[in-house]
Amino acid sequence: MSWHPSIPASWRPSLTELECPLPASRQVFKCEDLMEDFNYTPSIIEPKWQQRWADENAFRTPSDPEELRSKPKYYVLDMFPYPSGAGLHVGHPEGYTATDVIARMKRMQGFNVLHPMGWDAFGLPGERAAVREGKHPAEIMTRNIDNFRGQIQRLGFSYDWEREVNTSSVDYYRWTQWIFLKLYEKDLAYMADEPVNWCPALGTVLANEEVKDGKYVETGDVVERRMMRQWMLKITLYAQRLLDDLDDLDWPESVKEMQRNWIGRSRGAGVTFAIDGHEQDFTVFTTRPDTLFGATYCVLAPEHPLVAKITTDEQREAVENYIAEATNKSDLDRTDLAKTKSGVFSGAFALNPVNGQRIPIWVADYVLMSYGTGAIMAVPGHDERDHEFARAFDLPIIEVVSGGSKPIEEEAFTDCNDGVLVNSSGDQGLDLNGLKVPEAVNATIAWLGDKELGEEKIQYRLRDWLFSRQRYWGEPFPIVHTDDGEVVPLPEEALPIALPAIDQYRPTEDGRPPLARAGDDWLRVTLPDGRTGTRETNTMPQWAGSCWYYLRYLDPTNELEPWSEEAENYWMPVDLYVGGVEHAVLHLLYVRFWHKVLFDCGLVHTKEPFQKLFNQGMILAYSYRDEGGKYYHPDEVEENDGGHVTRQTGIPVNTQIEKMSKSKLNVVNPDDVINAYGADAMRLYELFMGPLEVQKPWQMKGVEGVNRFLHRVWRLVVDSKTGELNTRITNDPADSNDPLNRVLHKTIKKVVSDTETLQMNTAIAQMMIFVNEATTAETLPREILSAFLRLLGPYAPHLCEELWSRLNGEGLLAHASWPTHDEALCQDDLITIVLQVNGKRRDEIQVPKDTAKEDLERLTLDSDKIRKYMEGKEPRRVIVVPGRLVNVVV
RNA sequence: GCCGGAGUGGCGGAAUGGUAGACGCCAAGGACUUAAAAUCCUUUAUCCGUAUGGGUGUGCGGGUUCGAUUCCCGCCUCCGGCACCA
Repeated sequence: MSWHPSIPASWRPSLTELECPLPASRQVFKCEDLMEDFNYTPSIIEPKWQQRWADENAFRTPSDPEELRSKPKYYVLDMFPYPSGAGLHVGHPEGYTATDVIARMKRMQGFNVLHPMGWDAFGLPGERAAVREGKHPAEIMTRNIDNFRGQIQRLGFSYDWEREVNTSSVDYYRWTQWIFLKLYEKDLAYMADEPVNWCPALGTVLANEEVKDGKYVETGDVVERRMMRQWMLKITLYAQRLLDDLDDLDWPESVKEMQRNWIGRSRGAGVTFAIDGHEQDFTVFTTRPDTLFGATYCVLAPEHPLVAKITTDEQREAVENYIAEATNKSDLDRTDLAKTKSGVFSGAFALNPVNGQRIPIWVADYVLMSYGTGAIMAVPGHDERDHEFARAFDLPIIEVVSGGSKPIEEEAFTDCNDGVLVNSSGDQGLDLNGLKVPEAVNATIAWLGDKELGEEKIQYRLRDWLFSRQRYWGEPFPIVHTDDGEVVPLPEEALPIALPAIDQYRPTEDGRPPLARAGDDWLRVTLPDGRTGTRETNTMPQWAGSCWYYLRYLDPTNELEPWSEEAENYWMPVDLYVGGVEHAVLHLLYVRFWHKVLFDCGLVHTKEPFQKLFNQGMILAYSYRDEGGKYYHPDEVEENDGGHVTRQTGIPVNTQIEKMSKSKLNVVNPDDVINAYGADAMRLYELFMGPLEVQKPWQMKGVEGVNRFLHRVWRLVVDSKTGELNTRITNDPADSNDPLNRVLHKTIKKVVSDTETLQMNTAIAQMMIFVNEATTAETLPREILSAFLRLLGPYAPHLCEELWSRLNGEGLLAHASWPTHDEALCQDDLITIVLQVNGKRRDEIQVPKDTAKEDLERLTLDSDKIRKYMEGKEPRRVIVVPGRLVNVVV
């Protein structure tokens, strides 16, 4: 184990602590082994209070109907982790600490609080670890979960562990299968031959959302296109609702915007083009129907079914070669923007519906089969891509919207607000000349409708969700393929379909998914109607389990239904959902889709699952790298004349702030921090670092700062020489003239409002101000300390429970009532008024808080300094801001 | 390229139209100590000045206002997302 150089040796844990294999909550400390003193010792009090909370079941969520009715509810949820082998990093507890503070405060404020934790335990990494270690994925996950749970429990979070869920347990995934049956019943799940993202390295297909730049986003493995028969979910049917309902959510604007972009709604028109000399026609989608007079050619995607039919004999060879070339290209090549446009003429001509003009039909891979109709009308004058293509192949460019800054041959004019239509009338009766673009769009759509040549069309970028994977470690589908060729859902009574034991987790030699290895005992099924068939061998993607876990927490042990109606009615929606921004699109879009389906089934009563969403920012760390790019562990580096050098060899190293990673040697392990400073310091620092939502670097020195603060809090209550209560503590009631009492009430006010809005860094700063004040106060009324401990309790629960019990005796602080502030005590009697001349601060005066405006004005003009700066001039205007300042304008 | 977000001391950050730099870190000085750690106290944006004091200062340039870190316009830089989506 290595230590950050800033951790003093005296704070590093003893060997016995480190070697103890049990989680901290189970560790037994022998007091006589430890130095006899009365200082704050987190290693003793933290396990002690964790044990007390567990013994008393302090954070059990009420489920008795009577108890539920008696109080309002608050559901605060963390994005549950994927329990990886690497264990917790300091980024996890950041969000967990914030939600725990909220949960503890709400509980003390008299809410019934649901604050659960669980595990997103299906998925690829577990399966790969299983292959690597020759163990069952369930065994790997159990081990990882135990590790995660132990680490999380050391931080003293107030989760109700009786409600823990695990997506890979049969009790859980039987209901994931059950929800799939609902999707199937509603005709939202279907099998289709689709061009899918096949990842050869992983041996599975991936959803569109999991692929970026032709690579799997998680591993960077290259993905290729393949036609395969796969399960799809009709998320596109919900596109508009997924878009509309974003408006009412209290979510970060950036996340809403990312979802809107992903759904990608465009309004435009479908326009039908006849093909010269053919019976058939084709439809294009365009957002700019106003530019129809500028269409000088059309383009079909290479995969478009019409290509083979319309290609002329002269062009056939060239077209076939081009298609073969395009098909072989990876998505990475096809979407590479740097490459020049390619394409080939099909030999056929389309007829422009607005003027009957013959325009050539080209085949080019810059048109994608997967968007719109796979065919476009090309308007090189007003679309950059068409412009580039027209220039490359010498096709005509016509200006139909005037207003561009350069000649149309040089640059496409794409602005669609101020341009005015020109060259846009034809013998078919449409005349757009003189109209602005938006008017022209509407006029064209209306005209196309009249002539039955087209209509308004809303197009979404969102595509149906590819929902099957060729993996072992996922939910089996409750589906049978009968021998007579039908796809049949199994009845509810057949659930759960448990994963069979198999000997290897690879696909079979002939390329079928791993479940095909299960053997006929599992694979072959006789249906109630007597027909026989084979089970579906694909499994569901990892996203499935996380699409409804927040509902299972409501009623986690229900064996008859996924959740009860009463529980759903009481607890939903989730009041606060906290997690990383990396889930802004995938997880959050999928969950919202499932929730809406469940809503349509009458199984949930809210349109949206998560009323308020908060993304915590990533925690970064300093890393040290020499000229040659070699990284050094912070332990090996020391400061030198403002720079950093290696401790041993004195090589200068550059300091940078980066994402934590093993290869950069800058990972901070939460266990090390807890061992050195305790869980309360860890919790407090995670929140004190800065605003919760921003990226910020971990600085071990900052932990020392909050650690010092906690020691000061301890000494307010405990005399560290005797172990008795601080002799300054009195039983006198809090006096309204006591300045400390005023600071307390200001602190209560600020802690409440800042905690509600998750501005916990400033809440902690205010509590530090209180402690600074209390440290120098002559007397410490018990009543004031008691209120302060309740404020700090949600942030540093172990320390505060200990001090609470010493100060007040019986009863848990976690169950104490929340203090309220007296507004009158938050206002100072004497306030400072700043005096300005022409907006510059020149003097200040102390006045009673309710001094009248006129008096303030008079006092200002009487001030020597102010008179000096007025230079004998008459005041032109005097602005008085009550309680703040007076500004004299001369 | 498009869409979001951000730019404040040596560092993390505070202030959302009204005293810029709360709180913490670092640093310096002092008290306590045989000594060190811990603790406590003081100083700590910057420039001129011994000082009273004064000037400058929230990425850059402009604007609105009695008053702008905060609002508006233009630019620069960084971070995140999307990207041949017709």
